[in-house]
Amino acid sequence: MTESFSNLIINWYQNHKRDLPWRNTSDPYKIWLSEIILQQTRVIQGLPYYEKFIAKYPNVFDLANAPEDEVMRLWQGLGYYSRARNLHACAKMVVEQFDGKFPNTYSELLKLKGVGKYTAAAIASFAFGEATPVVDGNVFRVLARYFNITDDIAQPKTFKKFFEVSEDLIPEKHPADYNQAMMELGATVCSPKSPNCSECPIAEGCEARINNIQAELPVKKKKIKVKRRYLYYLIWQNENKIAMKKRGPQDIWQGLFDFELIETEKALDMNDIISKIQNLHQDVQIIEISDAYQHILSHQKLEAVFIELNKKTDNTLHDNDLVYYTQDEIEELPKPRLIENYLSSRNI
DNA sequence: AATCCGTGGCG
DNA sequence: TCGCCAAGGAT
Repeated sequence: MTESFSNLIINWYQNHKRDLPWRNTSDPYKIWLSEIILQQTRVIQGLPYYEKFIAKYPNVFDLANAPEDEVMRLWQGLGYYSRARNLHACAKMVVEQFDGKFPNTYSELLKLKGVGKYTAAAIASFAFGEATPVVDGNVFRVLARYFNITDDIAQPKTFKKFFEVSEDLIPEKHPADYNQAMMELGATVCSPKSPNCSECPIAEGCEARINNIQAELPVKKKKIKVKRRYLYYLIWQNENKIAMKKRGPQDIWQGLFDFELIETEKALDMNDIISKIQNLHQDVQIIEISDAYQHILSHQKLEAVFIELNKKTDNTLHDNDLVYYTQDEIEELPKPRLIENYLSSRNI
């Protein structure tokens, strides 16, 4: 039974797999890079970033030797920026501790920064042929439906159950193809909404399809709570330069650049904003106030207003972390999408 | 264990 | 408009 399961999906995979650049290599560096990029990210979104990184950093030494801001800038727009910081740190680890060669086992790969259970299994199987199963969102969905497993996948302990089920399914002979096949099936056929069961190689034995309960599986109880935040950006200008600030830890966009920020939990009207600014800074000249920009994140809904201003008599910055940059310099800084959107709308 | 971290697409 | 989801990991 388990043999036919893995045989069926591997055979299906051979005939239906997409031609993706990281599938035409056994270079651990390229496989690792692709897996970091693809964490919580669709192939269609990550593909151009993979191409950019490979072109700029053909091997792990090139990446390790790059400045961190340059790596962050190349990652700009992809989100979850801790991945980029860990990517860089990991490249340095591999160069300094392992002479530029990636570890070749699941347990050793797990020690690398930014490499968790999924990514370690992916690299171990794809690059080194180790028979360790990947358990990602696709695998949760395919197995939950096929075996009608109703455990809550939002609970960390459920991972162990799916990992053990997978260990019984993964063939020692073709672990890489099995892992790829499970994810490809989940990504292209066994989709979250309205799965394409007519094209599924394992539809016959699938309990969810037999009982027509595909939409109820996998079970995920945790709901996302959205927090609203209101951002009022103060944009100091001095001749052709603009003051920007690198964002610190424990919040969104760590390591990226934005402007001086006044944040509130409730929306302010125009007069509130102006009086708030005038309380903080005497001697201020407001040049322009933008419309509100809506910016949706996974767990947050942001509303941002951009306020361009000058000091009437003195352009010294009160905040040591604020630095004036020219337009050319700003283009090279890594910035959140929200800031990028504002800057591009402003330059017209 | 529960929460946080982006951006984009879909129904 | 809104909730959900995507080749997860760190804390």
